[in-house]
Amino acid sequence: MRERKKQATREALRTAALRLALERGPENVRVDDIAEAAGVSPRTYNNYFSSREEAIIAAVTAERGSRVAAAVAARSAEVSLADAVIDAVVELYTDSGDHPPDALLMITTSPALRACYVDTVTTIEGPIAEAIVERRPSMDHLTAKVLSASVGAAAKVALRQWLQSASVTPSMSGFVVPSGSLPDLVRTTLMPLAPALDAAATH
Amino acid sequence: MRERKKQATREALRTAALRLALERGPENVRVDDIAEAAGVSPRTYNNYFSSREEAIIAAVTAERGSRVAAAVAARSAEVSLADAVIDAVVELYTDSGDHPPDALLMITTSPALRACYVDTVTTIEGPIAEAIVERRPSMDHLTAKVLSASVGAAAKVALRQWLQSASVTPSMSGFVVPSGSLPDLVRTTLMPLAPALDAAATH
DNA sequence: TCAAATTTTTGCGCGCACGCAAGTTTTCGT
DNA sequence: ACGAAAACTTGCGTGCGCGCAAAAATTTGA
Repeated sequence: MRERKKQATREALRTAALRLALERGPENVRVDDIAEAAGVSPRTYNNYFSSREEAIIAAVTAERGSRVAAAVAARSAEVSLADAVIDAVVELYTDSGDHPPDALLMITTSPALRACYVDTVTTIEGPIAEAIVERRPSMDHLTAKVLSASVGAAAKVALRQWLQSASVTPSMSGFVVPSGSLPDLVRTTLMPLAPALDAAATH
Repeated sequence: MRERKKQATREALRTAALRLALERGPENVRVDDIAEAAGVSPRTYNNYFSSREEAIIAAVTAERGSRVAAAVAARSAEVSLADAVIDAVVELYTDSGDHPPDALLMITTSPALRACYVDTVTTIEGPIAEAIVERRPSMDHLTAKVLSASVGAAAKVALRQWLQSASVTPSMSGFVVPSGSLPDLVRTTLMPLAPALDAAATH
């Protein structure tokens, strides 16, 4: 019940941050503005988010953790661990959720938001680790952490590559990326980890 | 040649930071102190390091990148890619370099330094990626990045585990870690990635 | 219901990170 | 050797992150 209120203010801060950022542009939003819009003190903002960008990003990536966890769990026990995890992560990046479509554009435009967005991938590692041990209870917890951390790292590589190739968009470039599709890129970066996932799963 | 001077001040800042931190304790060192000790303006400090802890950590981890790269390259072409990379990274953490022995203790003691120390693992990822493509020129660069990022992620897991188990040192604990040896722990966390490394190496 | 205990919010203060626009040094072309 | 160009340093100003301790709100126990 106390927890209710905390999640409420958290959500209030997130949505206020995103709204203001979309209205005025990310550069023209101070944390005082966000705090005021959410009806809390500026100091309280930093009890919930440890940087100015974090709230904005959180508005977009809030339930990432639970979504991957669910996506992994949803995969039939027949498919390999690698396929389950990889497909789940790819799925995460296929549908952009129910957010204002210009939000993503704003993130890719602002360097600070880009950086924060990439860092936020870490969020999914814990849930993935849990989902893995749930699938393979016999697996060492430390190994599960390593695998999920590797998945997160691979996803970060994909994200960075995509963001960079997106920033060099117009006309020519070194065409580093064969495909402009983020989900495809994510799948590509996750593929090399499949042997590790499967090997760990089969003993 | 101009580059000489830059590296000189960089080194001056690093060593000054480490010395002061060891003398007074990390909490009692302001960046102004470090800058003054190195004979530059406080503003210049932030042209070289983007946080107060970074310089201290850099004093200990300065040539990590070149060291792993060399260690990987030193492995005979006969041994598998996985063995080469894993052994190289483990070697990185076996000898602590020629630093004051109390430096590591200070790092493990201060939370801020711990965090920064873990983050610094990222430093080795670029060099490892290059070392990998040098070994397997036919390998896709993106795959190399993914693998090196995974190696970095695994090393971070090891480091976090080690630091945490070290902070709960005295008497009983949930004995999360079987071995108190960091190199052994690193090897343990890297093992699960071996299949991925080898699979990528053999196309 | 009321008071003690726990948790959360808030104000305050300090130091830090960094953009910006000079000022200073180094490099280079002729 | 000299002046233009590029690179590095510095001072300044602003906003931010967070430790700390007091105040406010919430939960708990009787």
